Amino acid sequence: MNLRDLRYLLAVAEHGHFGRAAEACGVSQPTLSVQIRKMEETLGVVLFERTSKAVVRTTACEHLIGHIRAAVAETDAIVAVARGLRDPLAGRFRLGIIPTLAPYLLPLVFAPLRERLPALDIEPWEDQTVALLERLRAHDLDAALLATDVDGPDLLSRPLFAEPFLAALPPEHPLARHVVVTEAELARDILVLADGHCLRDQTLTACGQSGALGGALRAASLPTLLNMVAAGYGTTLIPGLAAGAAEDAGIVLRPLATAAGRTVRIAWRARFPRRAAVEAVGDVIATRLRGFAEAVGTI
Amino acid sequence: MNLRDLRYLLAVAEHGHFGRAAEACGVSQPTLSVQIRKMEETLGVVLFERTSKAVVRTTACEHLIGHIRAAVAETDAIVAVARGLRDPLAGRFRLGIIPTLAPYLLPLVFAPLRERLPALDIEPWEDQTVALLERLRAHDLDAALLATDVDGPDLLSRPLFAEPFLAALPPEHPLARHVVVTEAELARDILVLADGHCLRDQTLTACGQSGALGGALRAASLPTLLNMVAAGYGTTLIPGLAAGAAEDAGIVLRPLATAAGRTVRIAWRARFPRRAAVEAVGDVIATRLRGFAEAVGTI
DNA sequence: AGATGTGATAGTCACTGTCTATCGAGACAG
DNA sequence: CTGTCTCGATAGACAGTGACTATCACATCT
Repeated sequence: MNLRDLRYLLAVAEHGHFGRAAEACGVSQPTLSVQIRKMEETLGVVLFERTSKAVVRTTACEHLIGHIRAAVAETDAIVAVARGLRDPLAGRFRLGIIPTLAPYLLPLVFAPLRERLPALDIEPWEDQTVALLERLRAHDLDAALLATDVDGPDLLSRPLFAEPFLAALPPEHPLARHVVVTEAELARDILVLADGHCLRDQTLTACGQSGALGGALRAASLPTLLNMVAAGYGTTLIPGLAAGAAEDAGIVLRPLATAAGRTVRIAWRARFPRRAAVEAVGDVIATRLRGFAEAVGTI
Repeated sequence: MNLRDLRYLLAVAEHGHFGRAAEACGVSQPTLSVQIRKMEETLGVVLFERTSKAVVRTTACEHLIGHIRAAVAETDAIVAVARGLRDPLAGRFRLGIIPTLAPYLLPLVFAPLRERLPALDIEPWEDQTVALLERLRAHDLDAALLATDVDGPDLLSRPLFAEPFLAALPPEHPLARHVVVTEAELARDILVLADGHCLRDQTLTACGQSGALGGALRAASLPTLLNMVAAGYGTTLIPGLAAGAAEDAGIVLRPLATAAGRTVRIAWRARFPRRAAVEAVGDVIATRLRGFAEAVGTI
């Protein structure tokens, strides 16, 4: 059975006239005669009683026509919904973001994203890198904002902007009187985030391996880390976008001698069909953050 | 778009695997690949993200699949309902019956009809001949039980049984002492039904034209006519099936010299597709009334 | 009786859905 | 890291079928 035939049937039922129904369907009258007869044979039921005067539905047809209308309506709905989904820059877009980035980046990019991609319904999902990659591979995310590159050929990524690190110091810290701080100076009493945060590894890499870390004091989140620094527990590196929050917490920030930093990237599955949406989101973020690294350098 | 393709799509969505989905659909794997790709093109939406590991639905597919399931379910319902309607001896059967026949015939045939045609849901409709023919032609009835033949090539009919007339007399009427009554004797003070009843015309034909009729006393129904005869207003002819009712009313019945009577027929539209149902109903009635005319002759 | 209008039928053609055979990309084991 | 296996995509051939035009059969109306 065929959807086209169902439409033919509805047309004949509505017009009560093969010729006019055929015209309405844009086909010839014999086509309708043949197809409807064929349909009657497959269903095993006579659908119309034909006279030269009129074509009248049988009671069997009356019983069926509700389901026929419903079937045609549903397929119309399929096409209509698909038309609405056709735009890759529309619909739900699940975007993972690492915790050391989300609270500082999102306030900056929400407005431009809404302006430039009004039909894209972005659902942020905050989690650590490995969890994001897992969800990305499991199709639970459409893309993710990371500060590391991705592994494996099934994922692709693209750099969006460079985010310099800054030395974060308690106001009374000796280094606070320096204009520029070196990572080696910072390493002495550095604090880091808990396991799993990529910022932790990046901080350790920048400041050299340090078995001397205060093991008990690993902050679970960046705000906590900032509070610990402000309270004089030690120093740390913070990503540039967190500068405002750090200063609000009463922390002194200094540029690093080596201009260390991290690159924020957007990552997605290589086979993800809505790559246009990924690129568009990436474009908006990259544009918004253009020149950010240089601006941080002038702190 | 095609219903077959929708089923293919559901199969792939369910199995997450083109090969197994193809097997489930009874087609080859390339068929599914081609058809689903074609569908994606017509809908303008990518439905599946293919990996060598798995085939995962896109969010667009998730949005569509409800409608797709509904469309397929509705077409399945069409086939299922049609299967139930396929039997011409099942379903609603609207049967018109003339008023001078209905109350006396129906009690006789209801039980055998229900026994022999249990799936046929007979809806009786009582009205005069012309109204029945009108409704029959308007497809408001499937068949009609009449005491006249039908006119026009669009209707067919078949005789079911002969129904002799009987002379109906008040007990004190002079003719009541006769064993057999002639129509001419009866004509003197004959009463007839109101206009529109075929029995009226048949009575008048049998007893000859009579301008001498008591014009004011035209009974609207056969029970009324019987009451009038019983009350001594005059005589009449009654159809044989009404004999029991007439005797209950206290009327004397006598056979007619000429064995006049009428033939009860079943009529239907020539193009009516469920002729088998008409014939079956006719068979049951004819069988039930077999030998009835002879039995009436022995009153 | 001829004209008109209706659905049914016949014959032809092009499209398309399906098949088999094969390719190319990944995944996995030795 | 290379051979092997699995999976989906592709190519080419073929059959089925839906659509067309032309025509018929039948009924109605003038």
